[in-house]
Amino acid sequence: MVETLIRPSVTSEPPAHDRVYRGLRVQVMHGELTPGQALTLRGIAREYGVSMTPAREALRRLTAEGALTLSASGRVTTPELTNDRIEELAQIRALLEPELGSRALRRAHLALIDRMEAINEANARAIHLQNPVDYIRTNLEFHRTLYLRAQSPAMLGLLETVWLQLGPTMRALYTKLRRTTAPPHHRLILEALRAGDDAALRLALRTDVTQGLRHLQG
Amino acid sequence: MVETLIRPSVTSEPPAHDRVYRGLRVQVMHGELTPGQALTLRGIAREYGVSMTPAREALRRLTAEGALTLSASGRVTTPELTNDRIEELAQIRALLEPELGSRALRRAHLALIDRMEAINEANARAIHLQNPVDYIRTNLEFHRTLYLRAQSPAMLGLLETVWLQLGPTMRALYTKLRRTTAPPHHRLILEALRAGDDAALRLALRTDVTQGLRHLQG
DNA sequence: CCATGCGAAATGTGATCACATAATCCCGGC
DNA sequence: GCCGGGATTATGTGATCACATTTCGCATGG
Repeated sequence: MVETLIRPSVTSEPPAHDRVYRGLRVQVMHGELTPGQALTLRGIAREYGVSMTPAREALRRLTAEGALTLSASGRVTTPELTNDRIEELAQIRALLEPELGSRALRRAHLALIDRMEAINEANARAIHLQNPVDYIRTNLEFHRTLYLRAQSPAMLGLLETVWLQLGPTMRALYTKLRRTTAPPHHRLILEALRAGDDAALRLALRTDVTQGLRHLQG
Repeated sequence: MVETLIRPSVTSEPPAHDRVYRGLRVQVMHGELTPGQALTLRGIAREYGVSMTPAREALRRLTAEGALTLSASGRVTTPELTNDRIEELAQIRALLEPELGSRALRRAHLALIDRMEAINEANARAIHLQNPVDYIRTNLEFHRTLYLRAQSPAMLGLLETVWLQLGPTMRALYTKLRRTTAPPHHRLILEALRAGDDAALRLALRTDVTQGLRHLQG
């Protein structure tokens, strides 16, 4: 009852369930949550200062996207992916990302490449500072910046759910291959973009995607 | 403790929100709902004999999968797809389905092909009877039966959300091209399966997928 | 005849509660 | 020391309610 007084309804703010959803989404996608980590309705609700209802909606939405897994008893945890599933998701990335890159290539201009270059440097810095979350974030941002130019919202949306599903294990991947230099294929991607070479771009994207994830198998 | 592991849940039924979700899901995927149709929380709740809470969860889940669209005011309707979006979704199908078919090919056996043949005949009957819902249902079942053999749950799951997004417009597509005979490529798919010809199967699947949807563009 | 404004009905959102079940803890027995 | 079982706590589920906002119907005025 008191809480209803606090609401500043003058400014149209997004609904509470959406705020919770977005907050959890970036945490999952950036690997801030350990695989197998349990999330409770009341815990989320308390953390975001809301009741159980919007928390439940956010969790339901995230589980629908595969970002979280639902146990038989209704408990929600961040997924622990098997190698088979990781390989599947990598394959999906390898199918979608070259297509998105190719579509973006036709619309790419110099400012876009510059922006990607800047993001790539931030990515290199994250590696130098051994910051897994920043590494994952900038890496995804590098790819997303390109794909946004593809003007293919359905394909990008689907790809983002794949990224979401990989999120929690991304961090484990990062620590496992102990990067000390920037992903080598990012440079190839940029070169293909500058040259306007569709085939080279598709290949660079495919290898960048599969290479990083295949190391997790061993 | 042992008893709890066995989970003799003969009496325990699936949660209400899941029942609602599944019911609406098949309606959407089979094209039983026309594009732009509005769904209300209280309407769904009354229809399934539950309260608003599980109805909300089901709708939230379906919108997260792209099966339903959310207006700015929170209203939920079945999506009205633009031609661009349809083409995108067709392209995704064209990428995923040949891959799934190829994976299934290695595991395919005669009983599977027989089953697909039977489904295809049911599909032909639905066309003869001018029954759009049965046509869509059997058509999807034909493909799903094959892809289940691929043992690639992540890829199949993603594909099913694409089918979901196309659901409502599938019916419009059906009435537009006024089929009188079974899809010609289903036969090519079956032949490629019998021959164990991977390249032919990939091509047959790709054309089956794109051909049907490309007619909607005109 | 059409636009407009107002009031009523409908609708989504979020909080709270009761309940059943699952997970956890703790203690006694072997 | 370890295992098992019962009590206790934690958790998800679903119903109900209040409230703000949107939507719709309808009458009024141009």
